[in-house]
Amino acid sequence: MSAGVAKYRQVADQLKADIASGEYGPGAQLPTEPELGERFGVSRTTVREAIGTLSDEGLVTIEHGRGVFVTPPKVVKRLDSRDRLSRARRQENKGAFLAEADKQGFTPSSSVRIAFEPAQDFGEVLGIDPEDEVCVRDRVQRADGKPVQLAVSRLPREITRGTVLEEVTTGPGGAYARIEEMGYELTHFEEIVGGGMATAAERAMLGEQVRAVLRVRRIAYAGEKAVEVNDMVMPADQYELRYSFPAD
Amino acid sequence: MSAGVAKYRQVADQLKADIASGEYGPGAQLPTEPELGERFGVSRTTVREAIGTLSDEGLVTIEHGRGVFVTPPKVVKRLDSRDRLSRARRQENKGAFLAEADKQGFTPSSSVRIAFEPAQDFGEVLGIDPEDEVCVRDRVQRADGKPVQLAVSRLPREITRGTVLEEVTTGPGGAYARIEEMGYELTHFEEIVGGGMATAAERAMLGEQVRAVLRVRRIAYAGEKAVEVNDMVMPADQYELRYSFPAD
DNA sequence: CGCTGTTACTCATCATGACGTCATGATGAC
DNA sequence: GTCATCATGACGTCATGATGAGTAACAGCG
Repeated sequence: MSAGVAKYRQVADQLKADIASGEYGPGAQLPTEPELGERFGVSRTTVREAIGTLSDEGLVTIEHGRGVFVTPPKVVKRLDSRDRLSRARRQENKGAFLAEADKQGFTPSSSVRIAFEPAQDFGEVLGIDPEDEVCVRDRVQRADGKPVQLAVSRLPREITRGTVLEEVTTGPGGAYARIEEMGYELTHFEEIVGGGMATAAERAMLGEQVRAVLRVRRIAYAGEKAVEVNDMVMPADQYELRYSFPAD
Repeated sequence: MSAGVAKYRQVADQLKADIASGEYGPGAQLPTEPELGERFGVSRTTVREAIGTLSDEGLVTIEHGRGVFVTPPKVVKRLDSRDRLSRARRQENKGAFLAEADKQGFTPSSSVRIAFEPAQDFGEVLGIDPEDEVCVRDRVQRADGKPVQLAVSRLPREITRGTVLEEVTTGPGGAYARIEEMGYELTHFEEIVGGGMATAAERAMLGEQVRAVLRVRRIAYAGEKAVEVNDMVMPADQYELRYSFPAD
């Protein structure tokens, strides 16, 4: 080979170039591992290492027993948090996820699991005692049937007790609309964005091919009081989060 | 071995358990690859695969020529974008990165590469012709000598021409302070947050052990005019980005 | 027609062996 | 004392070869 570059890297780079050039289009199957070894004059070990790096980078998807395929470009969901959570949206009778589905044109669905637990560590952020109960709304949100987001909301039980917030369906406008009807006028949101590798459990929910995820914690405030903490997990390559803020 | 579980996974799980139990504490060196192969009765190939998964998950850090070490818990850098980019901070003579270093108590350093190119795709976001030149400020920012962030700023050449913005050192208050002195009063910022796996090039800059990264594009506006687009890449597990916005 | 077993082809796992590159400490020349 | 050199041992790369497991197409049977 050429310079002092590792062969598997040269192979990976060549395959990358071939994909970029359209030699292998979206969804196309790459030659088999032995074929690639033949073409590049390297062993199957080396080919697998090269393909492994491409898979890590999300460029290709490996399917056991079928082959290696060029990953089709993801439909990126652009979330403008401020617009999405606006009161106007709520008054259109849409929750945040439904509003987004409407805007981006996919069919939304979700499953919800309700539970009640002591607040524990979440007591601090919610400003309640760790022993106090919270209502946990654990949901899986799907676009056209495919899971695209995990979200776990926790609300102080003192707010939700006996309300529709402890039901599976929160009704028109979503949970935030209900909270406001309960007299807690939402004033602002805080979102804390992090990321990392998907855990095994998260991959089981979102799909085994998911690698990097974005983790967003949203805290909804009514004045100084936090009324909800919502921890969301989403595949990193499928989302863009947009924020605006003044310069002063 | 026991069930129909892959050996490398059994080895990985055992090592995970050993780390969790404190058998190997933070920063401790694991036995060498041949030693682990001996202990588990598997080949070095299998040991390497096991260690590779642990490395993927960020549990251990592999250092060429030295050994495999349990990754110490990382210090998370919390970035409150609004505060960090405030005019008050600029008037304290600190750029965004310097302000953060000051706040979090690390020693900052950075290297800068300046270039001039046609705007191309960036013309759209900057509101200029794709043929127009932009000033590209490509920087690597370090905390205590370790690279922690890549940032590539692009500014229309019409703004930067003949100014200190085309120099390596932008002076007190950072680039944004200079832009404002030039008569472009910054009104607001937009940040678009995404994520994914680090590319090979990014790993070469940020460290080979980096897996998931956050990608943030910040656009600085003076009124309706975009004066800078700044693409940043940072290791996902070392950062938390915090945003606040009103509910109405 | 529908189901099933076969079969060929794919990737997954694992062993063995070789050599390259890097980090580190010891050694010895200066 | 300082610094270049070398030996050692760590991980990095690569080849070869074998076996396991998942997929899909198809022939054959009921």
